[in-house]
Amino acid sequence: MADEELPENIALAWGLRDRPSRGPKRSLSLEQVVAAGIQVAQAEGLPAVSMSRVASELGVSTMSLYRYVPTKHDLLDLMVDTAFGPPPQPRAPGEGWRPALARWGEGHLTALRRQPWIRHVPINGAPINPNQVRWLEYGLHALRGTGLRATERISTIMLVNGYARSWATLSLDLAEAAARSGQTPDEVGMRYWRNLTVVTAPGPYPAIHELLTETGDEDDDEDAEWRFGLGRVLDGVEVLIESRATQDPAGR
Amino acid sequence: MADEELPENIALAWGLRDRPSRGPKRSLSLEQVVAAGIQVAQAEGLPAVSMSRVASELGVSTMSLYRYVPTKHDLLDLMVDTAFGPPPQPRAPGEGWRPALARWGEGHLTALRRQPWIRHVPINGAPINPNQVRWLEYGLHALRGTGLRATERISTIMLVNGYARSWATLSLDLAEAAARSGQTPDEVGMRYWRNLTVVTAPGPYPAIHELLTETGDEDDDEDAEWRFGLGRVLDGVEVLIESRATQDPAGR
DNA sequence: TATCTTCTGCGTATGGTCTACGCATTAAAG
DNA sequence: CTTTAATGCGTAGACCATACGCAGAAGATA
Repeated sequence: MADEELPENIALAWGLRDRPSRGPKRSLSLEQVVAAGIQVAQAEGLPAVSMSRVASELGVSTMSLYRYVPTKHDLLDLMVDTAFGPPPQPRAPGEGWRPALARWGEGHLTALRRQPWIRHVPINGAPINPNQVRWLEYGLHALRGTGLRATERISTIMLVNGYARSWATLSLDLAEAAARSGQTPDEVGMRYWRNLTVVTAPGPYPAIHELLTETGDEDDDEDAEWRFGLGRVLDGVEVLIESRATQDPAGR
Repeated sequence: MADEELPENIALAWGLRDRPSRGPKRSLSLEQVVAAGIQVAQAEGLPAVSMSRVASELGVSTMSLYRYVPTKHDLLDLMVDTAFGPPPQPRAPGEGWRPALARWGEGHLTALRRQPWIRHVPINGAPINPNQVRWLEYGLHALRGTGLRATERISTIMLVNGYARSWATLSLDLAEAAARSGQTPDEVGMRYWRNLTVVTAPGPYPAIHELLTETGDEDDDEDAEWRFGLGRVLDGVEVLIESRATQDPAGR
């Protein structure tokens, strides 16, 4: 196997570890450690995930964990990859790129909503862990045959990915701030607008005041804003794809 | 002044603090504390910003800082707001929404590039600090008279903001990973593709392999991908604005 | 002027964090 | 049976944020 050359991180995540056959049996598996970390994060939030907390969850000592994971950050990366899980149903044979890519974006949102702590794990670099690679495959697959070039396909899925992540972060932050203060998200939103009104009162902020006086006829649908942004992104992609199709049908 | 009702955070950021006229003179100002924090973050990265590090930078004791700032996170918020600085030149009278909004997005990227540590400060909630509010004003101003509704204007600038932030994060992470390993960003990119090739070799990843075999005719321009994504986003917004203009010229 | 009141800076202490190092034990390989 | 490597873990070091309380400074008040 060509698992040489690979950094320790990656080999670990893909299960390409050599036989540790000489010493005593390990009392745990990497999967158990990762699962315990996820459980703590899910139950008590990411700040509660310390090595000692995870270790006590498993009934072992703190330092034992370092026989399974080189560093805490590697554990977090593995937790994210496992918690994200595999991508949704891939693009069906007759399906267009747009619904497939929309489903991809929704999948990100769903995963982040189900495990809100994921958004607080700092991103290390380009996606290389197993599930991340599967999501990458899905996203690229959705854009096959659209006439977009390689760099354009990558940029497009990064665009959707970034939008889903930033929107999920914003809406979850709001919801958690609400829960923390024992109010509904609507109340927190109202309080924000009121605070904004107070601080912008003395200064020249015409566009903000215009916004504040436009009484929003509250859309009940929680996800209307999400779908709005996603629609704009996909519209922008569609403009490019269609212009390619008409100007240069061969896909270059 | 209507500075009652405002949370401590916000009052502090807007300089709406009451007269502390009774006791001894303070030996520092809030601005000095924030500036010292920024200096440490800029020179040694965000993890180096501890209360004791900032205090020693100022020649005072650790606990003295808590007379200026309620908690460390409030200090970080103030640091971000100060480091971001004011937005760029606002939309000129005859200027269209699109170049103005593009400049807004570029401004985000420039600010994040100049102070890369900003991206590691976790976002607390909706923008309420002075410079953040100025950026908000700018963004909304750029969309005045486009026929977009209030929620649509907000969603649009959140979209551009999220894109700029996520793209800056990704490109800076890559650059820092490169610097850390003493390689050029290109080398790190090559290494990533090679690692991806290795791990995807045994499995079924047709779209990724298609991507990997498409030899990218390397675009020299570093920001080509950034401008690609921004162009798609703005195209998507343009589609909506134009459809509004033709269907409903009155702006709803 | 003398006292009161409030605010300052800071010393101490608590309870946490990650992880480097080394040691005794275990179990498979030769 | 010996060799060898891997395991779990105890100890310790170097940090971290911040709660609490105290001595002293200086404006407000009598």
